[in-house]
Amino acid sequence: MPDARGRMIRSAMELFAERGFEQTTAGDIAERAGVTERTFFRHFTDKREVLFDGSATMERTAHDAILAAPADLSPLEAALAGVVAGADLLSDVRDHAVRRSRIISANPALQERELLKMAAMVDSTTEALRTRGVTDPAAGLAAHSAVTVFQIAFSRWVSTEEPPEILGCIEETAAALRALK
Amino acid sequence: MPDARGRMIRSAMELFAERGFEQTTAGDIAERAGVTERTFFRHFTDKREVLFDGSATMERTAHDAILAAPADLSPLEAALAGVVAGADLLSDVRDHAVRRSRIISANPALQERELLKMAAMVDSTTEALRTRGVTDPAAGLAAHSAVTVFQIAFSRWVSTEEPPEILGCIEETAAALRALK
DNA sequence: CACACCATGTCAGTCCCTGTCATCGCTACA
DNA sequence: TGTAGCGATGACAGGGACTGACATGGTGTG
Repeated sequence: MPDARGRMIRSAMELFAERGFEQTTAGDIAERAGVTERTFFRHFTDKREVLFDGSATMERTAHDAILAAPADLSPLEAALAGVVAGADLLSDVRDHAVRRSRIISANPALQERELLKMAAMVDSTTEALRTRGVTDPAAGLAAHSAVTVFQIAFSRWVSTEEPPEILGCIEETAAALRALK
Repeated sequence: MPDARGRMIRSAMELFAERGFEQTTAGDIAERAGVTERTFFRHFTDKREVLFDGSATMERTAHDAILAAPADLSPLEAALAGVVAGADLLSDVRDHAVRRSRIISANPALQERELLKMAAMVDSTTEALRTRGVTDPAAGLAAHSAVTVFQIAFSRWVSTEEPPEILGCIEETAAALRALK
């Protein structure tokens, strides 16, 4: 059985959309994917994690983009460049992102996990800024700010009827941040 | 048996510090507090929540302070005023805050819950700013920024050997934020 | 064919959390 | 004073998330 992992992810998305996260059992997901509950937990550390498969990739992408950004960029602009690179991974899969986002919005436990992923992204971004020579309160602040821009832009991107470009949403939100007093 | 709730909170703090969060059973906490596991779960929605008793109060305090702040304050400064008011609740109980912080740092599940509380604080702050007339991307951005300042300042406050004032830490961090480019 | 290796299945067990019903102490009120 | 009501707790049963241990099968390599 090839791609058991992919089947579990798809099954989980379907079931969560059909009956909700809490009403879906880990055994249900496994069954629909044609595996055992035990193998589900060998692939995913917990039931929530099945929805967050791409987050590590996005984190790495953002991290690398920050290191590759022009050296004369300010900390905030460098961090934003990372976020833009990460967000770019999503522009091709808006449909999936929208469905996933709806599922997460419907459940506090999933929101909690998403916050953890965002926090990981902040940490990774902070670390990247530090290797660029940014000193300490500034690195964390810039990283937090950039990830916040991503979160707000993303939520606008998935909630808008007529789909705009995600990079446009980010630029808009970043402009509002720069204007903040 | 008066103050069962307080006894459970204290017992939990002790046990988490002694053997760690995962090695402590809900039944263990209840037993040390002289109650049943069932009553533990009647007081706290889950095992983690026992560590976050004051967060709702802090959230309300910040919210109210924002509404009471001078009308001519910028969105960011108003949000910071809220955070300062909330943080002020902690200055008298630094010892407890430090122990609690250590426990949370040692466990991802607890960090996740803390992130949820911070997100709730962001939401509450955003809402307060909106009722002050702040419009939409700005309200969320200012709220996020202010709560970030709190998080960074707090982590410095609890990790410093010679205890500074928390308000000083916040002012320092806020200054770094205003200087951010 | 023999061997190692990796993914998976099977089974038993712990702990988190919930619904349900009985009990007990306190308070209001006749 | 008695008693009805009420809020907090105890007792019990059960479902679902996860884990450890061991067995099995399929695959590639010599």
